[in-house]
Formats: sequence, C-alpha cells, structure tokens
Amino acid sequence: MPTKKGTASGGTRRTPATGSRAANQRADAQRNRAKILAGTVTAISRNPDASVADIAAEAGVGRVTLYGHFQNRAELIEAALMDSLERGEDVLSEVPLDGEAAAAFQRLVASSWVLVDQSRALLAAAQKELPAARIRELHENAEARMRGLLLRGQREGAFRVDLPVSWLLTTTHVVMNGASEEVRIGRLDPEDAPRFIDAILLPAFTQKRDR
Amino acid sequence: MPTKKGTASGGTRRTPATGSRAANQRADAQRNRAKILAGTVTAISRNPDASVADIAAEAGVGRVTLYGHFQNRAELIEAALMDSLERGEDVLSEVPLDGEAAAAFQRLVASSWVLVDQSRALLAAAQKELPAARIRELHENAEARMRGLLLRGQREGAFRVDLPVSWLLTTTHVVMNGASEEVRIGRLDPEDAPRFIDAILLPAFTQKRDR
DNA sequence: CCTAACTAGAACAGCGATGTACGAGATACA
DNA sequence: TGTATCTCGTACATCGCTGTTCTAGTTAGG
Repeated sequence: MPTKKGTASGGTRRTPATGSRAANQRADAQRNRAKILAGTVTAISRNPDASVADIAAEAGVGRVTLYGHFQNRAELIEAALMDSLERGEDVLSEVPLDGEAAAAFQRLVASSWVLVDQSRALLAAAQKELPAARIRELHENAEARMRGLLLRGQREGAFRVDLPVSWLLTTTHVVMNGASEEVRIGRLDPEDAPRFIDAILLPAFTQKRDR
Repeated sequence: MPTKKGTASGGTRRTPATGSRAANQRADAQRNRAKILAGTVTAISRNPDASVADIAAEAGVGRVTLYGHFQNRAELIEAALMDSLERGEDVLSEVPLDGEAAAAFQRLVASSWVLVDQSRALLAAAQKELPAARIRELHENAEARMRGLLLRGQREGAFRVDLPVSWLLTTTHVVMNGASEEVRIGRLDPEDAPRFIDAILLPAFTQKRDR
C-alpha cells in the first residue's frame, strides 16, 4: 500500500481512527505541532478566513508539513480550538465559585474575558468549519460552569428570575465578545474591558431589592 | 468598440462614474433589480457567504442578468445594504425621540431591533466585502441618532455617566445582534426579543438614584 | 554515527467562484 | 407592430484554495 506511505509526519497519524492522542513522536515534531497550533490562532485572529498557506507561513512551517500533522483544514481548526479550550479549562477550573453569587460571577467573567479575547476569532472560524453540535460539545464544560453559577444566583435571589438563564448566558457572551471586538479595532482600552463588562452585566442581572 | 456593447442591462450603467442614480430603465428591469436586492438579503441570511450564483437563483434571475445590474459582488452587496439602510431610515426617522430619554430609547430600540434582525447577516457579509470606512459612512445616520439620544440621556441624568457613550452604543448593538442570532437558531421566541433586550439594557444604562 | 523520523519545496489535479463573451429569444413601450 | 431594451443559458478564461505526490535534504536520538 504505497498510498499510506505517509510523507512528513504522517506517522503521527499512526493510530487508525479518531481521538489519536499525542503519540510517540519526535521532540522536533511536537514542537512543530505546537508552533502550528499557536500560528493558527494568530493567523485566524488577523484574518478570520486565512488559508492553510497563511497559517503555515505564520507558524513558520511548510504547508505540506502542516498537512503532515493535520489531515485537512477542519481537523486543524478543531485541534486549535480544542487546545485553546483545554488551556481555558485549566484557568477557569481554578476560579473559586463559592461565596456570594454576584462576586463569583464577577471573578468568572474576569477570567473568561481574557480567554474569549484570545480565541474569539478562532471560534468564529470553527463555526464555519465544524458542525454546530461539535462546537457545543467542546464548550460544554465552560458553558455548564457559567450556567450553574447563574442558576445558583437565581435560586439565592441574587440574580433576577424574570429572564431565563439561557438569555443571561447569551448576554454574557455577546457583551464579552463585543468588548473583544472593540479592543481589536482600537476603540477600547483592554485595561478597561473587564470593568466595562461588569458595569453592564451586574446591574442588568442583579435582582432589584427595593421598589 | 464592441467591448462596451453591453449585454443585458449594461445600459443601466450608462453613467460613467460612480453614484449613478436610478436611470431611465424599463419597468421590467427595475422590477428585476428589486428582486435581486430582495434575493440578496434572503440568500445571505440563509448562508452568510452565498455565491453570486446562489443569490441569482434566490432572486429567480439568471446569473448574467445579475451582472448586468451590478458590476461585481461588492457592488451588489453595497447596493443591498444601502437599500436596507434606506428603508430603515424611513422607519427610524418616524420614531419620536422627545420626552423621557429612557422611554425614547425603548421606542428606538424596539424599532431598530426589527431592522437589525432583518439585515444582520447582510451587514456581516458587507463587512467582508466593503472597506470598514464605507460601512461606517452608510451607518452614519442611524448611529448618530442613537448616540444623540444616549448623550441626551446622560445630560439629563437618566443614563449613567461612568461609562462612555461609545460603550453604551456597542452594548446596544451586541445585545440586539445576540437576540437576533438566538432567534435564528430557534432558541428565542421573536415575540420575547424586544422585552428581553429592554430588560437587559434599561437596568444596565439607567442611573441609580438611591444608594 | 546511522537510521528512521521529520521537513521543505515544487509540481500537479480538482474544485468552485468570479467575471466576461456570445447568440438567440422574450418583453416593454412608443 | 417594430425596435431598442432586457433576459437567458452556455461556454470560457482565470484565479485561489485544498489536498496529494515526489524528491531531496535535515535532524533527533538510540
């Protein structure tokens, strides 16, 4: 079977089916894989529909080499997104969610904001390339964390209950994304972003106590 | 000069330079132009990067005919956006902006929401095709109207002044867009949208009176 | 230091989209 | 009813991107 001869690091994909974990590849190759993943984020951030050639150039790697690591564009995007989300998970899982709901929400938003700002463009690219279900699946953890907190806040009377949690969640997302976009085009100082986001979301979500 | 022979309604572009207003074209052609403009909106709404062929099919018109009306894709998108914005202007200019700022804001948002929901995808497509400056220019009117209202609200003490108007404006945009997206994927009842939007924006923007 | 793993680059095939050219047919409107 | 205007379909040239193949060179690591 000369077809499977596998140029470049085709050997990486030794394992037949999906879900091949980091195999026994050379240190060299692992470094390149990381470079490609990083390059994908920056290339996509600069231009949402960057070509594979663009990405390879950004990563400082040959286009063919890239194809050695990832079978096609979709797989590349998915890997980059998974990588970003895994890093994000590491950060977010450290955020203490106990105590007052509003304060915990503020902490979680502050940490999430940085991650959103970094991989917003990548997510947008993924939405074109991957089935929506897959995207959902990958975001499951992060989404569940925020949703759980919002629910608890509602139960405890900290957050308003006249709106469904799904809408609070959506609002949180779009405001963070909006801030990220404003930063990108230079209309918002990154320093101000977390404060501005909180300034909108907290009064909007908080249950009014007096009437 | 057989090059300029002008198949189809190339005659439409009789005027040499830019800004050719509706010329003396046949009633037939005018109808088709309208069909194409409408088709562009629906086609783009269904698929953000629909091809010219897709759009022509949606409009029920030959691809070549479309090129008779618009020289290239960019010109088509721009025309469709201009058309949508002009219609929008007709609606928004009727909204009474006097009286209490918060109430006026509510009225303006209610009217804007419908328009945003209709041409959100078109705007996204335009952002890829047209220079950002051109987009800005086209939105000038609508943007100025909302900005003026927010400013007045700040001066009158109705809206908070600890955030710049630009951020209030951005927030308004992203929340409306978010609602539109949620409607599109069927997670939000269009009926609820205006109420949900207000429920977020008003408490977020309103100056707290007591402390 | 030797071999297997990895990389680079050029070249190629395939696809889909854009924009143009042509020829013939349909339709408004005077 | 006649003619300029408009439309349609097909066909074509071009371009950029994807994914593959081949060859030759470089590097990691036992």
